[in-house]
Amino acid sequence: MTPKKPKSENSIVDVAKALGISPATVSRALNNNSRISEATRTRVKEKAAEMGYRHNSMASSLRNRRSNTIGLIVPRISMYFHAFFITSLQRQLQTAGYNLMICQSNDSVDVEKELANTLYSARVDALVVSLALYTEHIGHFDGFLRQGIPLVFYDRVPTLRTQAYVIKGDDYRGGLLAGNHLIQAGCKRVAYISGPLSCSIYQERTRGFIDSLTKYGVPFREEWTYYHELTVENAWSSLRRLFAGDVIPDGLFAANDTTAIAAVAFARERGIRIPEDLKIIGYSNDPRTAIITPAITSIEQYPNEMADKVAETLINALQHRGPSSSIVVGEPLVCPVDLVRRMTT
Amino acid sequence: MTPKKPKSENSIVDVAKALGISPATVSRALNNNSRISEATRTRVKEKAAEMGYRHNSMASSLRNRRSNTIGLIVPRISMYFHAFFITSLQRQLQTAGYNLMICQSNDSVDVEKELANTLYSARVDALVVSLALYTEHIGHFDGFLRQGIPLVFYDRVPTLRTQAYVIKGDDYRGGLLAGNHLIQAGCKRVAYISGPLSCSIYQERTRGFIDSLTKYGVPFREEWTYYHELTVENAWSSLRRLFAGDVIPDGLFAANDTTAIAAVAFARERGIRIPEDLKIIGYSNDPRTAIITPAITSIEQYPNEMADKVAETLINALQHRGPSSSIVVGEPLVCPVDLVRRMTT
DNA sequence: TTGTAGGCGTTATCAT
DNA sequence: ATGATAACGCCTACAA
Repeated sequence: MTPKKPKSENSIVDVAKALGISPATVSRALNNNSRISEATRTRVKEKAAEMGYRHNSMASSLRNRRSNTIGLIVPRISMYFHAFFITSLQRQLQTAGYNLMICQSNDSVDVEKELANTLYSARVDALVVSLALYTEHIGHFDGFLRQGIPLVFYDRVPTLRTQAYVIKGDDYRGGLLAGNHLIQAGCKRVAYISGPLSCSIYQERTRGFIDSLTKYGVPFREEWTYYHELTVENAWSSLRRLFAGDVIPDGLFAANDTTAIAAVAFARERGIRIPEDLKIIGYSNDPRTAIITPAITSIEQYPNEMADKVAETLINALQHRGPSSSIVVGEPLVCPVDLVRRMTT
Repeated sequence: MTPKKPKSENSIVDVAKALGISPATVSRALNNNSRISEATRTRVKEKAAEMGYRHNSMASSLRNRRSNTIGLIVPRISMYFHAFFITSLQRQLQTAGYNLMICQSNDSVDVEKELANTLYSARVDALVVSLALYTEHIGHFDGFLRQGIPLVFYDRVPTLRTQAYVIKGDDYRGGLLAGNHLIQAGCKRVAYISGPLSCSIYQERTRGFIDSLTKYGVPFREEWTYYHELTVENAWSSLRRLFAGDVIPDGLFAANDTTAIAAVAFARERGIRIPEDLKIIGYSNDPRTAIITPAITSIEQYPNEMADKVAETLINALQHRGPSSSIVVGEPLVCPVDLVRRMTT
């Protein structure tokens, strides 16, 4: 492939010339416009194929003022939940004739801002976002709202009120279920490792968890609670501190599965028996929780179902069907979660 | 967000009018063209910001005949290797001013074809592809070659000769290393579960593996070799057959980690001791191989390094630097692999 | 340093 | 059923 400068391609004008008809007719024929004779349509399509003509969506987008592209900003595609969400969303949007432009913020607020601007300039027809870990202000998305471009937040949604669509998991209930389950399994001294409270999902999981403990009269101990990015390294560091004292936890709620997995490894290293000495519950039902020994109890979030809701919302909004959608601005749609019991509880 | 029709936005013409200058000047000022006075540049940028002006990349792309977007077709983003590859590639392209349009073929040849067409119409400046499992003919990418649009295959590359860039892992060596390692660990009766041979990576792994056995005089047994999609279900089905007879394997090379993980689970269920009775080696060094018990020996493919090479190739090709690139058309670039020894061997 | 003008390829509108 | 025309917003010779 020698680097040659982009040879100008055949356009509909060229096809039109070759056939001795007008570009408008060619355009209509290719777009299956009804007011064109079957004969012409066939003739045009054949000629176009013969000439290697390809539709130019840049020109088409400019003319139509719509790109048929939807932007997606996600913290990281390597997170199980998001990978599955994306796959499902992409399939549905593809079917509806939209392309999905997938971008990763890498959990950086700055990158998120840049991406928002880029996608705005790219004139995406809609934007779907799951926020970075420390995003609190969402002013970088205001342009979309001002222009009436559909904006959908999912999973990690803004904590402030917004005029965008909001589709989230029932993280409060997830936290509640986790707490209830640990207590019902007999835990008296429960620890908690959470993500930062700047992030909606951890706020809610924490609320639910605390409410559960309160309901059962089990103390929520500040000194056994950690809020930090949920990496393996941070998990080990917190676990070491948790198990450094005389009194040690007999239950742990890890707000993500990476942390729960680290906890299982930690317990093994320390000779802490699971579930006898320590019960562990994670969050997201990452496939890894099922293959590790012992398999980890976790909270399922149904990424595919959430993708369904997001797709439905998008397509409704883009087709201006408006109120027929089940999701409306200002009222978050909350998707169910379930506890999946395995061997750590 | 009430569905309102897209309000027409301010263009450079509007900004120009507001300032009483020509659109050309505005365009140049915004693009930091050198031949514009500092004063004007500042005035223009301020006014543009004030008016909420946003660059329209559709118009710009049409005019410039380049989209600054690079297309990517990948079998599935949920595969560890690809997720890491993408993250790394995206970061580098972003830095270089390109957007990445990530698409999944879902291992379907038909979807792959559709995506190729869509991305062609979208006028991506370059295309990066890892092929679907059963893609043998690659004619659907010919348009890119004809138009001189840089085309890069990576990982799962065409088995036929092509004029595109080819960047692949050293799968032959991976297969060789796997075979050598099993034999050196004492295996006499080795089984093999591979992906379909339509796919370059499995072809090569198989070749390497067979060459290793041959070198050591260990028989390669057709009846202990399976070629199929490497899913959990298929793995179990093959494993059951492998261990149904009187003589059973003492070593298994699984051509991906999902299969190796399934084998560990299978062995546990059957009470087969690992590594005493059965040694297992996987492929890709998926993080899951490290957390499972026993941790699985695997072949590391260095997705980030491969992404580096792909990014370098792309940027070179896009900037017409031509021959200064270390990667040239017609000669596949082969990236190193390494064996990571763990507890299953 | 700035302005003028034409065109990138497509499609909607208005005419025939 | 088809054609002529203009416009989407931007950029860049070329002119001043």
